[in-house]
Amino acid sequence: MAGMKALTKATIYEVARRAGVSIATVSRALRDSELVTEETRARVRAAADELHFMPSRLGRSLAEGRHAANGIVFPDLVGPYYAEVVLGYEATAAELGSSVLILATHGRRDTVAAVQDLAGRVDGMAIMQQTVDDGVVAKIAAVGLPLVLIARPPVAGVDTIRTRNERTAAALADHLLAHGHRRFVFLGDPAGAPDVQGRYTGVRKTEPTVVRCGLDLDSGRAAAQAVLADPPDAIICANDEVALGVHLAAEQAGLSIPGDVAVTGWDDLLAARFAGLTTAGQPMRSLGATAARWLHERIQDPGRAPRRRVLDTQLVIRRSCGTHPPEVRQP
Amino acid sequence: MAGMKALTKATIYEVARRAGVSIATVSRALRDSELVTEETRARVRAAADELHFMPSRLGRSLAEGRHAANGIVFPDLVGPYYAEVVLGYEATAAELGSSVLILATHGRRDTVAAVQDLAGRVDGMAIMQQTVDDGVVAKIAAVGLPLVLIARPPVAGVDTIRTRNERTAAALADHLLAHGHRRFVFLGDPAGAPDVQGRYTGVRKTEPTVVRCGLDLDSGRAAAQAVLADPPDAIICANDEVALGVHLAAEQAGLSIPGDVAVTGWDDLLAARFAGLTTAGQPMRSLGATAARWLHERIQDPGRAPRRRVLDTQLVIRRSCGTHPPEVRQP
DNA sequence: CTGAAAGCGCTAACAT
DNA sequence: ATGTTAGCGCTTTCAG
Repeated sequence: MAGMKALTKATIYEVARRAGVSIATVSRALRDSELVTEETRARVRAAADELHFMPSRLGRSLAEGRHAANGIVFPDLVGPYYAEVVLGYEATAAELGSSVLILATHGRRDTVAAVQDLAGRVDGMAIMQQTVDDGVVAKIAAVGLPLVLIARPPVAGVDTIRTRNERTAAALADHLLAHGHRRFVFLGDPAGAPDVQGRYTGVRKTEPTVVRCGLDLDSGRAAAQAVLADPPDAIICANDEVALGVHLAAEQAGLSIPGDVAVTGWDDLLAARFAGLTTAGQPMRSLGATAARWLHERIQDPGRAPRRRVLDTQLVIRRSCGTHPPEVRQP
Repeated sequence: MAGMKALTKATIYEVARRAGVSIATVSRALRDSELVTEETRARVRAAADELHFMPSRLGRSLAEGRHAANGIVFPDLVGPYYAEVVLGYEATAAELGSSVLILATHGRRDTVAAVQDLAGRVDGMAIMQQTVDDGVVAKIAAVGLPLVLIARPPVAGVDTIRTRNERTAAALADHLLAHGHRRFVFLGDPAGAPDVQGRYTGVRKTEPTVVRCGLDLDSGRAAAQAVLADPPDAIICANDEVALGVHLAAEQAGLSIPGDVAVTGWDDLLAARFAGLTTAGQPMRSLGATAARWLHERIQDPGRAPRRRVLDTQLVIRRSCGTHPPEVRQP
């Protein structure tokens, strides 16, 4: 029996006393400094183990003047899209030695307060989409907190990384027109998320009727029910979830896709593949990873010039956009 | 012109000087203490704004003796499963006033160190599945750090929350047997994740041939290619991703589901719906939410008795398990 | 209602 | 190689 288990967290002082050394030595020994004898290190380690010592990151961070943690703010985690971005971010941040704090703003009343609290806990943060408005972004940037924006219009002096919407959407429009479709509906809100704006702009040449709807499956399904009463040739959806909702509504209405109506989405979710949905793939993982890397670089060198990048997206043609001759690939 | 913008982070001292008060008053004013005149509060607020003051959570946490942050450790974020759990966790934690730190262990070499670092940053943490072994869990629990285990066998004295696998899997087995299937293959690793173990145990009555494979789409597809050379009546997959991989392999092999072979999954991912996959739904969101709530309660009252709970899962019968008479529901 | 001062747990000079 | 000591930024008695 080596005594009772510690019921309270031990500090570096207890360890020092137990090992018969100073706190400085404990600090050094535990962080593998070269300035400690192997023998001392062993004694310190033993003492630390016996006391179940677990250093507090608070003390360390305060002393070092850095959190060794980054944050990421996103609207929500529903839908694989955000999860992928966050994962890419986490993986890269971890590799670069930072913990990551997440903040989902969806359904939160006090977003601004939450974001500011987060700002006080990290060395830098990534902000996705319109989770906070430009004023807040500017304010945070003004204190000198490194920032990187994801899928959001640039703000002066702040790094921004996005994916290509407009050009790929235009290619999608061309493809649909080539199918012979003429009457189009755009399902989504062109005045909403910037990504959606870009997609809308890209397909504008099809002169679609706009039907506003949210970006989730149920919104898509509900909106589709009305649209399908008098089906257009093709329904261009703001994202895959909406398009999948349309699938569900079409099925219920006894309409076949693409026989009675063509449908397209955006994101190339896993489900899109099984629904045979024509869509556009985004490099979501890279989006997060790049954000984490840029943030790291900016933290290292706050003075560097702001960067902007647009990652490429790719059209994925499946069967929902119309019948293809057999030689066309249908992955 | 009110002077140059602060290029460096302001501290409470600068604010105090500027407002002509003490740091104690600044602290009180900014946190809406009752002990401050409205007039003083206004002066402090103004000074803070002018300096772009953003309080450091480090100082506060150190002084208060709490992080106001919780952690969650999970293997990965691929597949909607983990994302949903994390989202449920974050939402509830935020509601209860805690920030959340995430740690994905997948592909990390120094998992133990990462988890211990995390332990030093939070008031408590949730640990999913076998991300760290029991020894580490016990060690962390020993320091008195509140813990809750998710989808993992209980450890003495630690709260645990899981979902029902065995019983629902048994029901699935019954359903498959009722279809008349006789030759079964189980695709997954019964010696792997505890969840998979439970599912295997539940379907054991079908006397399946076990074919080990990972839990992702590609593993499932690869494993299926071999299995489909001589198709059994039904392939019971450890999760939906594997099952979807089987779908892909079957399609490529020119086999129809369920005509040539029946297939089942587990998780009821969005894609499962569109693939017509028979599966079992898990309350992933609740899993995370409950973990966050329990953690909060344990932090409040470290002495309370450990709890265990098993959340229910539900069979979702679709068409992949075999042809049903029309009156059977096929959602 | 406000201020002075003592920490919170740790790191990093600076001594020795 | 090890110890002393001064902070890091904030909250919180304790006085006034």
